[in-house]
Amino acid sequence: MVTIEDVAREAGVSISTVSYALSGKRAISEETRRRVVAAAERLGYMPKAAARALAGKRTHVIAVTTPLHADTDHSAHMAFAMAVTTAAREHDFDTLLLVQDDELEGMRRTAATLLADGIVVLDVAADDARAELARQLRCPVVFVGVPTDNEGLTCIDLDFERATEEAVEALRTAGHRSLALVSQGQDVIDRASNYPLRIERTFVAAAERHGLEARIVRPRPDTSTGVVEALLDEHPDVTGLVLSTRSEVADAVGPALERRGLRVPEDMSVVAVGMTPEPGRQPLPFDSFPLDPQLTCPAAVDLLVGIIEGRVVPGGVQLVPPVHQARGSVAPVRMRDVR
Amino acid sequence: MVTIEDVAREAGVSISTVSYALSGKRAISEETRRRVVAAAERLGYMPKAAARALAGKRTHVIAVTTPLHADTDHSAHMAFAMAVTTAAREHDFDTLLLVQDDELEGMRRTAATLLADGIVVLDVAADDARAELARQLRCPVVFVGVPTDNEGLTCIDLDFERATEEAVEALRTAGHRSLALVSQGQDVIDRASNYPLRIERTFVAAAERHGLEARIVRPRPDTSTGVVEALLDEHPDVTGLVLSTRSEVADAVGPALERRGLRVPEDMSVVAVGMTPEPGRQPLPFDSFPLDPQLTCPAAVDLLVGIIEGRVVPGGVQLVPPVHQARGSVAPVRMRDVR
DNA sequence: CTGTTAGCGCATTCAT
DNA sequence: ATGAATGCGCTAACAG
Repeated sequence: MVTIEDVAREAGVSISTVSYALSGKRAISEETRRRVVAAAERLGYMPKAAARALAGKRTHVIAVTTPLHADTDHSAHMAFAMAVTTAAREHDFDTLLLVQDDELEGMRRTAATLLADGIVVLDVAADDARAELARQLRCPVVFVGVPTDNEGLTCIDLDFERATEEAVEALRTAGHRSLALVSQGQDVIDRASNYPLRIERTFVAAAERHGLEARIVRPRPDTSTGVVEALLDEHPDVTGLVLSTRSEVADAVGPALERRGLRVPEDMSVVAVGMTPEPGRQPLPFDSFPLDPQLTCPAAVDLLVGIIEGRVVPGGVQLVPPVHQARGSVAPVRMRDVR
Repeated sequence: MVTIEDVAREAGVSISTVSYALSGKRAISEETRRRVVAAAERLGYMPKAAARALAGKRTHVIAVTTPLHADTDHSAHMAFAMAVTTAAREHDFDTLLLVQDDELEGMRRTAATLLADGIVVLDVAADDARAELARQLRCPVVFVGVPTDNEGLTCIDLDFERATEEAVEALRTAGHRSLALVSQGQDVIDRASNYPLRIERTFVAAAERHGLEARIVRPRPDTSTGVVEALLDEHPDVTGLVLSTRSEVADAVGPALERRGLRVPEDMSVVAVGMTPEPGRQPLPFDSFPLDPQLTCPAAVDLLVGIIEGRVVPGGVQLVPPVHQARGSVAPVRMRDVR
């Protein structure tokens, strides 16, 4: 195992010179720096993480907590965890995965043992126990998502309200007067991240403000299809659909419409809001304001690293503006539908 | 920050006594042990990871590598990563996530910096560069999956051959004489883990051995449905289906059959092989020999920890016997089909 | 610009 | 059964 001392000897300098030459934390003559780097390279030297952490009081590791309910969608979680990991590497940080049943214990442990320099909290629920815990820990914590009680916390999230409003606005502008929101199942609404609820509320409010008819349907936990069918049976006048639901349900929308002879966008305009694209699967063929991990996770890591390094003051909620991905699924309402 | 010294003082003993009392690595009188534990509890003491690792030459961390191709299925990957993480915690290990573009660099780095005590390699390809790397590293490595060149490596995987054979056998026993395997797309066959290929080969061999007709269809990358339709168009005599494909494709099988008026199992028997159940989604309504992370990951971690602790000798390929999950999707072939 | 040195917090070896 | 002392490999403060 090659240590800093080996490098120092090889380069003919002191170990502190090696340390500084490699970390760049103080000025070193170009000449010796080259020698040190060359020696390190030659010996294949890399500072041992534990020694570095002990002496430097920084582990260069961030932890990620993701609660995993039985019915949780792994795909989206992985996408977020990966986005964090990738972003962390940009800052030369590694990522520790905390996915035990008791997220709280994991967070406590990492903080107490100084396993990580900071924690990113994913899949935040409206009433998330990790919020209170984060306030108690000495450790920097950034939430990707906004708990209801976010006093004193640092949070970052997509601006779902704005995304929903823009979706409604897109449909309204196209002349649609009767809209429906395909939302999450009751179970998700009840306990998961609070954004589905925020979307529902915003949807209703926006529609009302513009004098549009608005309906909300929530698929039952066990059925992926059927929701849209039932909706169209009851309300054949609906011409604009907003999708913010499980991917299986969203996948079933196209076929369901097709089965009724309804084409998108001629007979039905569709916009997705807050749906996470799944790598490896075909993207939804609808206009979308996606909940893309890339929108929030890199920013969350930037924030966290900033706090760790003392460059950034913790606290505050940051909402990231939604991005519109057009896919041609919104068209002007047809005349005969307007009557 | 409370250190071991604080605990020693509080308990009125030396720091080595505290260390031993807490680690149990040498005999301590019950009396003092209690005092130490009480003191530690009172002060909320937890040994700092970095100090522990530096002095003890063990980080209590294992790293997990998962390559992430663009078309990779995140859901399954997450399930595996989580299974490893959960299993690791049972051994008091934490998990570091390595998911950079260059898995190799990540592995090298963790080994060189002693970031982790060992590495679990997931989503192993037939021709996996990590195999060669693993042989070079000093660091214990366990593969969940079997690279073609596994000389000197420690691998553990589901016994896909046996799973496939049992699937064919189940169909054969029920009287089916014309089978089809719905496999992966060409792209996956070409580069991903080698098990799809192993399944295909075993399928053909098993069918041949029993004098059954066997066909293989591979969905194209972009279509989820359509494969089964095409299959049934061309070969209406098929009465037994083996599924080992993307979950979207598998999901499309039921509806496709239904559309043709074919019922499961009356008109068509179906068995899934090597498909990973997705938590949060509805399980396939078919008999299955699943590729469940729980079958391999905990065992892989056990192995790895064993190697780390010197209890287990590295090397060798372990195949885990498949588990049959019955769901009533296999029935005796109907007479009129046999003719 | 470079070298010397004092810990970082703990596991462990050697005494007792 | 317990304590004292050593050092893991590195960073950073201090001294030139």
